[in-house]
Amino acid sequence: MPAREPKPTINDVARLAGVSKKTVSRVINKSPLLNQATREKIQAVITDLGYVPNPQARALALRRNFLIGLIHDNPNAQTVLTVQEGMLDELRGTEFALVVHPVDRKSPHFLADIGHFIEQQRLHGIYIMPPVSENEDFVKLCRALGCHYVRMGSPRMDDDAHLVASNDREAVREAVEYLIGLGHRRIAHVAGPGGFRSAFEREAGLRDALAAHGLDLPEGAVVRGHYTFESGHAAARQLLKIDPRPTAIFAANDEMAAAVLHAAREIGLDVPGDLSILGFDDTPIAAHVWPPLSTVGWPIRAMARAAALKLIHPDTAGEQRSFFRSELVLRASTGPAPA
Amino acid sequence: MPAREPKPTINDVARLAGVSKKTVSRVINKSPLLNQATREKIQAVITDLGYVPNPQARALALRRNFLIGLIHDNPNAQTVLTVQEGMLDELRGTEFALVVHPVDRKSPHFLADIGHFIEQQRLHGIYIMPPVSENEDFVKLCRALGCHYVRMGSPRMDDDAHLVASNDREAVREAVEYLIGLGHRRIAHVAGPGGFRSAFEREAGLRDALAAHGLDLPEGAVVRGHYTFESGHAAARQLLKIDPRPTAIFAANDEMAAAVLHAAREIGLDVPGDLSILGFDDTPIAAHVWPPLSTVGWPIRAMARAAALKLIHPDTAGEQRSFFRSELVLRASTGPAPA
DNA sequence: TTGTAAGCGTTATCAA
DNA sequence: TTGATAACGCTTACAA
Repeated sequence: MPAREPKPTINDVARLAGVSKKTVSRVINKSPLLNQATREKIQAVITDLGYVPNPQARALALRRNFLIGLIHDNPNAQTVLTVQEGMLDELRGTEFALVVHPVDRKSPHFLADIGHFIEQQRLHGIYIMPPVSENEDFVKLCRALGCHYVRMGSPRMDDDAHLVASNDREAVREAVEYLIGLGHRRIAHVAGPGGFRSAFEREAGLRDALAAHGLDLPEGAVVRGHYTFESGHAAARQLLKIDPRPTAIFAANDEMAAAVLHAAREIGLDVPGDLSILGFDDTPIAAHVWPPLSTVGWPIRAMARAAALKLIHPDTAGEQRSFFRSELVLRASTGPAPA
Repeated sequence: MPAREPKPTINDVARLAGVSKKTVSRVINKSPLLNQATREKIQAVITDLGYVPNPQARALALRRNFLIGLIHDNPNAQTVLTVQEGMLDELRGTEFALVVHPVDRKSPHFLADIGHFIEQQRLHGIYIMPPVSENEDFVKLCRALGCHYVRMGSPRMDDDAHLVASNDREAVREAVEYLIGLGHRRIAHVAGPGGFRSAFEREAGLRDALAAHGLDLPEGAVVRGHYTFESGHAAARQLLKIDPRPTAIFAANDEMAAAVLHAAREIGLDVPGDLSILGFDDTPIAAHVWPPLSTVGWPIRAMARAAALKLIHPDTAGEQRSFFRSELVLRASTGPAPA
């Protein structure tokens, strides 16, 4: 590693521009009360020197830093990565960096670990993905630590400054009503894990739609998975044994929907001829399987962008967009109910 | 947001313990020359106060910071996330944090963007995933910026201090020889994208094995994909039209292998009865599809751990483990060649 | 073994 | 509109 030549500091800029460092600081911070000529002169020196302000020093003087954290304990890699990308859409070009922090919400040290992390890194703010975002103790901890936070979740979970939410329940209801419109009467459900708010909302949307049309969701027609392909596969095998067989299955995420598709193929069912399948998420897997899955699109990337914006500007966080629409994405895994 | 009560500083600790702050600094930095009694007294105050040293201040004084970056432009979410987790295995418990920085290596601003990011955040070090890790200009830039780096790649790409590598070529050769041992003679290949070193190595391993047994890899028996399910699916459809049909297909990653499986099912082939499929990566998808895929396990998590260690301790980076074994993981998608 | 003084690169205060 | 001076919380000389 070659010795790194010392980086130019604010002092170098000040000296070369023949001004005080406070004045240089003013151009860095875009202070309005500054002679235009002075500003340009300094800017020229900055460009010339390739000067970049040291964020650690700024952090120290401002008593805040420029790190935004992403807290998650999410089984789905694609979802987590999409969220990271969404946040970076907004963070790029600012002086903020994104630090990631997966956690194990089942660990007994969960709260202590994460508190230590926030304290130690003096995070400016964090975006919390479900299901961690549903943990009220954790949110309390953030408040106590004075760490800005935004939760990803459902409406009314928190105030607008601390929430980005999507209307999953309604979106699922509409999607299922579409299935009902296609003639489906026996619709089964591969549900998400117990304790996940997201799982609850999606199931509730299904029940809403069925109830609105006087349809039933019998006892055995709901089997719970863990949002993984494997668990979805097991659930689907069980559901497909029901007699009379369901003509449609709604799975609480795409990965499990892909598993349903698989299970259907295994017993020689045609999709959507014999069985319609509806997923949730609109992750790449939905488009990749054959036939491509109809699914409810969950705008997590836009939500992540919004969350980043709230974290960058906590003062106006409450005024920024908090609600997003999930919507049916029609592909080829849904069709008329078999006669 | 409640006003955050000011965090205790080194001065508070010093005052309460009745020592100078330099002495407190000594216990923070585990200096050996310190009276045991003094140390304990100070430690008690630290614990009592819940004091955590401010990393920004340390960064400023030490002229280094505690951020380690992950640079990638990788199409596979699971791979990226596993790498993040591997790095965090080592970073957790240290004062380092992981900042993520996906890039677009095709962008004309690629080098400028990433250079600016490293400069601005004053990163301590970065771990570079393929295919970005193969970009020599970028590595040159890191050196010029005095930023420690470790590349994920293949043997002999760099010296031990800056590399973690796996023996993919040999591992593939061995896996393919296993297939040959099962009687397969017509083995086709869904290759990775051109320009990816990883794709090259995997294909080379296949060619090595075939050559060693006097077998041929005809022109049309290699179709290139982009490591995505979709591209793998298209490639597989093409390969399965070859007459006489291949009895085995090796795909350069699991996602494409899963797509081959799918394509096979579509035309009613039994796997592994009519067609054996071999993947690469050993990501969860390999275990989740049916039948579960035989694949070459790529120890990316262990590699990421090793890379993190090298970055945390750059002085001894060259002495730490740099080489990892990829190995055949046998599941159910491979079997004897059809008669 | 411990303490003093100076400095890391920035910003806030307050005066000019 | 600018600048001098004192922070910010820590570490490194160098002394004691």
